Amino acid sequence: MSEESRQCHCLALRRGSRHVTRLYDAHLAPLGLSISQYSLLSIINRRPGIRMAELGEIMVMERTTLLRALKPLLTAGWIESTRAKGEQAHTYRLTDEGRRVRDSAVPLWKAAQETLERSFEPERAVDLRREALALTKVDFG
Amino acid sequence: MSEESRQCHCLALRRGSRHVTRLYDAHLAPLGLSISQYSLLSIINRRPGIRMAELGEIMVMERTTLLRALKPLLTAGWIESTRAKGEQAHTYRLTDEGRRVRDSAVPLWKAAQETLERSFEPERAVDLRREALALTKVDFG
DNA sequence: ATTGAAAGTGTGTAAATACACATCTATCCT
DNA sequence: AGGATAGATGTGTATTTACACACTTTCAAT
Repeated sequence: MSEESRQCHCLALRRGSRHVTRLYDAHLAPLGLSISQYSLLSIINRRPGIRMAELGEIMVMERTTLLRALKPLLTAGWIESTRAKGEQAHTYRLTDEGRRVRDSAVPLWKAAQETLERSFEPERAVDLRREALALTKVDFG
Repeated sequence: MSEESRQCHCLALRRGSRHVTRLYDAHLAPLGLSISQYSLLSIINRRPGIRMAELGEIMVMERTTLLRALKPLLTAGWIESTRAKGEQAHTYRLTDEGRRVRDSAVPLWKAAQETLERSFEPERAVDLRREALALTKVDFG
């Protein structure tokens, strides 16, 4: 690897991100869920009535990306969107079925999380998560 | 955000990864390069004659993903692939033009890298990179 | 020589991602 | 009321990513 690429913060994060995504996706695969979908269900579960713009900020995802990521969840009947009279923004919440799916996915998520912590050391994992989250909050201008 | 999603190592890494990807992509955009492509050019530059399998390991990328990621670089004439008689694997190297493109991209990459370090604190950035790289080396089984 | 395993390459399909552009909706100002 | 504006949604297009599957090539063993 070149000096630059070896030192590239971005490449390091992307590699790490791909690596752990594979781990979590593999654990969630039996339910036909990706970690991306699991994250969406979890966030919406915690904040029923959330708007897309907020979801986008939390996920650090483009609005349009989100729009298409939510579509299969809507189609599957796991989430529903409503818009109150006089409101512009749609709001999203889990359906009963969506809650069931998410609940059944939690143990699989937990297994992935524990595998990561066991393999990497719990403290390092927590530190890495904290720093990655902090980085997300940084405004590059 | 739900307790789970707030604590999810994977989501944190993915968010961080998306956030910094935007930063680097924005800096490289004037050259029509993505950080992914820049990384590929840099790695191939450093290790001329590299095989796809090795590239995949370094990038933590699926072979088929890599195959399609390399295609535009081949089309653009920035890299070339050859296969020696009696060898199964193609090997990749930069063309002169590819080297030129990469060289001209280095300052843009550096600007992104420096912006990140300035915004996040150089030490934290380096630590985060080191931990993300270490994580990549972990075998989850 | 044949075949069979291992290594490598390529394609179909689909999801995740984002930018540019267009459209729709609510509200505010006059 | 009518138009301007800001906020929100949706579409076209393209890249990135990966899984499943199929094909090809090399080489070793019989």
